[in-house]
Amino acid sequence: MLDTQFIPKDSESSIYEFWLKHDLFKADSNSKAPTYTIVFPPPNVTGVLHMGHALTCTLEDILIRRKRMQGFNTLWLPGTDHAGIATQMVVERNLMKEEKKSRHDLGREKFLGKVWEWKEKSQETIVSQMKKMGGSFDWSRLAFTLDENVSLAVRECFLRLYNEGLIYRDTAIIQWCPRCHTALSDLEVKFKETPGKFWHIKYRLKGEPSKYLVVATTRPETLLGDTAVAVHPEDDRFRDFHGKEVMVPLVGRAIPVILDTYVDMQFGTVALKITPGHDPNDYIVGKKHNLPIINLMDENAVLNKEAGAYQGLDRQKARLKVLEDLAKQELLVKEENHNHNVGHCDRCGTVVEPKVSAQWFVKAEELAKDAIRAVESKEIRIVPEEWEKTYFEWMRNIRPWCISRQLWWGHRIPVWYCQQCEEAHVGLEAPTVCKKCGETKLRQDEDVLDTWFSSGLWPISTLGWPKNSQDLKAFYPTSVLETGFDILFFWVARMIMLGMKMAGKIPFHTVYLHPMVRDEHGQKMSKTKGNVVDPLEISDRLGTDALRFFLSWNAFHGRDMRVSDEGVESCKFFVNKIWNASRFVLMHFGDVKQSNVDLSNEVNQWIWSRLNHIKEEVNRSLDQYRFFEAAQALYHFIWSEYCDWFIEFIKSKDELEARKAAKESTAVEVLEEAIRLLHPFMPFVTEKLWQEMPIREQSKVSICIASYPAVDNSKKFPVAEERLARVIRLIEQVRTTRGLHQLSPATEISLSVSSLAGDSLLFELSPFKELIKKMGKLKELDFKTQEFPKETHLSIVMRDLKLFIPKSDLGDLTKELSRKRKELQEKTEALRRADEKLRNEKFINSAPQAVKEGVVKQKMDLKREVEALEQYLADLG
RNA sequence: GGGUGCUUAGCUCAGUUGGUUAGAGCGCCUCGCUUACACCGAGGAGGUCGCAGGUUCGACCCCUGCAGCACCCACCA
Repeated sequence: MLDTQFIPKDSESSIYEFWLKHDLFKADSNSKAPTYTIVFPPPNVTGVLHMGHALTCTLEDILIRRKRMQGFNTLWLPGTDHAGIATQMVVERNLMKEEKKSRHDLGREKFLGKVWEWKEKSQETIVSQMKKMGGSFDWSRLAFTLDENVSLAVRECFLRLYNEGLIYRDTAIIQWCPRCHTALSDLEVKFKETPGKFWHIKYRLKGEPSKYLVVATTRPETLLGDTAVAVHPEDDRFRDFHGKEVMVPLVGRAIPVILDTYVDMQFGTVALKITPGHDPNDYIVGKKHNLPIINLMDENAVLNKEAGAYQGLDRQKARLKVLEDLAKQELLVKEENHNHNVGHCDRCGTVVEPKVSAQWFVKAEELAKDAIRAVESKEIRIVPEEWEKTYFEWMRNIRPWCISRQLWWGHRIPVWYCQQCEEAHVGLEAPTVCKKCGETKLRQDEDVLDTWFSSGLWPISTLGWPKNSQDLKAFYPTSVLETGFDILFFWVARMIMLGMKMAGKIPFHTVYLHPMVRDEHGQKMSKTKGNVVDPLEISDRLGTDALRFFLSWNAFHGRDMRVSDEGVESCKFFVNKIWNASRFVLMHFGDVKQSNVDLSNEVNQWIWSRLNHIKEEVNRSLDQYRFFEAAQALYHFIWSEYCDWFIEFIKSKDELEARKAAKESTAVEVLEEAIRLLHPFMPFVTEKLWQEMPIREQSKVSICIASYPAVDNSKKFPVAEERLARVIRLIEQVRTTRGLHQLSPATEISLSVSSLAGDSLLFELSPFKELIKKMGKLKELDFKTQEFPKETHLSIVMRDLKLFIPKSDLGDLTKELSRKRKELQEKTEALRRADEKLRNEKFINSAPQAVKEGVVKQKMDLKREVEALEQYLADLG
């Protein structure tokens, strides 16, 4: 016997233990069964899981559990990501807080020890959270992006790309974070519109100080690094300056005036200062004109000795000082307000500084070609499809990917330089001797690789690549990659590029991009806003099943989804509903242990038929990643059709006793199937209930491996569905009428039903007489072809039936009268439209037969209803 | 500047190739503690589908324009 309530907190962990004990989630690389594989997007080992992870856990678990139940050899591979900058930052911050030390105080070795400690702790937390979410992961394959094999895969990949010339070292202008002390890729810089100033500054002509150019800039401090001033070659205003030199203000250095069409003749002062060391565009112009590059700042973005008198000032202070000095020398013409986009470090928010330095790059445009084709040809399908456009847009304009980072935490770049001759050696292991000069002293590149470089290899590295492992053979390409659209470029695109290049095959057939989780007001969740909803806290309070059901219910194909307490709570009520329905069934049919279905009974036919529809819908929806549709279908079937109608149908004393006596099993079996259908969504409560079901696949130890319900053609009964639909409408009509007359549900009334479409209808209804009587709370019920006078009876027309209720059973009729008048108006209008349509020649010629028939039928129904209503109103009025 | 979405009930959203009277959940209102469930049951109100045109026998759906919102990409100094 079930407890009166399901208490998630008390049951979930023991159910999970039960699954682990029976080793139900382990994939078998030698199995003959078809495989279904999902690689879990590895969470960063920076802390705890948030709602986005909970969503990923839920949706992927739904896919995996269903496939497992369908007999697939499923692999759901869990793992965590070392997350270079992010993790290093967290540990550095902690170190500063707790020991007041920087990472340099500890040194590389010791600091990395600290990070590993942190990683162990964080991974443990994350794993326990993934378990709490009910995730059916294959824990025997738990991976980490710095695992030995992953690391080997990274070096192998680097080597191969290097040998093909797709990885190269170059001195270029890159985005530098002065806080993180590292280069960043373009994707890691977020541009934000920032209010700023536009300063107009005089650059005097060399030798003729009375003549000058005015240059506008938002960053006056960089003028210290100017190596030219550019004007448009066709701009007549500056003819006098062509081929001359101007003096850089404050430093008195002469720089050339160059001509370049890059200058926009409509913008600013139309003379442009060129600072190749600190502006990406200036860098390009500088290269073109062979200008020298002046690097003004150190790694902290503090001005260096190149800045002369300004050495030692940071960017901000230098700007103020420069402006002050310019003003003193009357070189500042004016300043105006100007909003412009300023790049910020994605991780720490610091304003980035363009900086010229030697870095490693991937020729992404080469790798992108195949990756684009794979999506174009639909070999990889992106769901929802709209994202394909975004993918193409980015991929077709992809630029070199800067992969070196000046960090400590990550994959060391597998390049060794000769101490003697600086020759670079790229390889899987450290070389012992320089191949060029024979020197034995070599040092490894100090830098590490961008985290996303190793993440990009994740689907292959976790399966054993570069070794030709059994896992790789069995599970690659994987089936689905499910993640948020925010990392489409960061991660998904790179996996496609690297997976195809390294393994020669696409990494997954489908990319499903889920919406972003927002708070209940649609705001992004953030710690500073304090609107973060913690999935574990919700799960503790309302249950994992409720949270999971809520998340799948809300996984629309839109861009945002909102999480609210109320929403999850209503899902908790649904869990409770199923629990109680099961209690009811077990209470009465707990001893029905054999399948014994009476299919001569139309109520049984109806519920079986409805169940088939739901099976079809759930399976179809999940095939299309329409989680919300599947969840809604199940909710509606279980709550409305099974609980509100089926259980109520069989609840009458005689019916219930008869069913119990005959050990009729429909109630049990339909419920058991519904529970299996629901299992991927709500794993815990369904396991608990399934174990209690008297009829189930006894050979299976858990619902996790019971079969997933599929459509059963022997249990489709369209006729019964139609009849029961009519019965339900009839009962609803009675209840509505009672409600409109403000009668209490307990007030019994009498009803006489006559047919507007022949006696056969009444004949069909007659088996349900007792049912209708009971559910409609009727004291009398007749099926007769008979009219009652308006003085004594209220008549209600519903399609092909006409109902008569004695006025003496009802109270006030005025409301009913006005309602009927309104109804008549509406129906007359609808009838007129239908009529018009049927007379339209073009409609007759071009509309499909089914539509025409539908309209004819509608017209006839309406006509009958309108006539009956008219008569009723005429009688009354 | 370029791109991509969105605008349907008070709120959050469905609405599959144009076709009978546009749906769901939540919220709200009324009535009911009927022995599975008050974490419940029964009923109800509520929408000129952002605006303006167009195509069509027929438009929430297709086309054009407009308005508003969101996001992504892009370093015009």
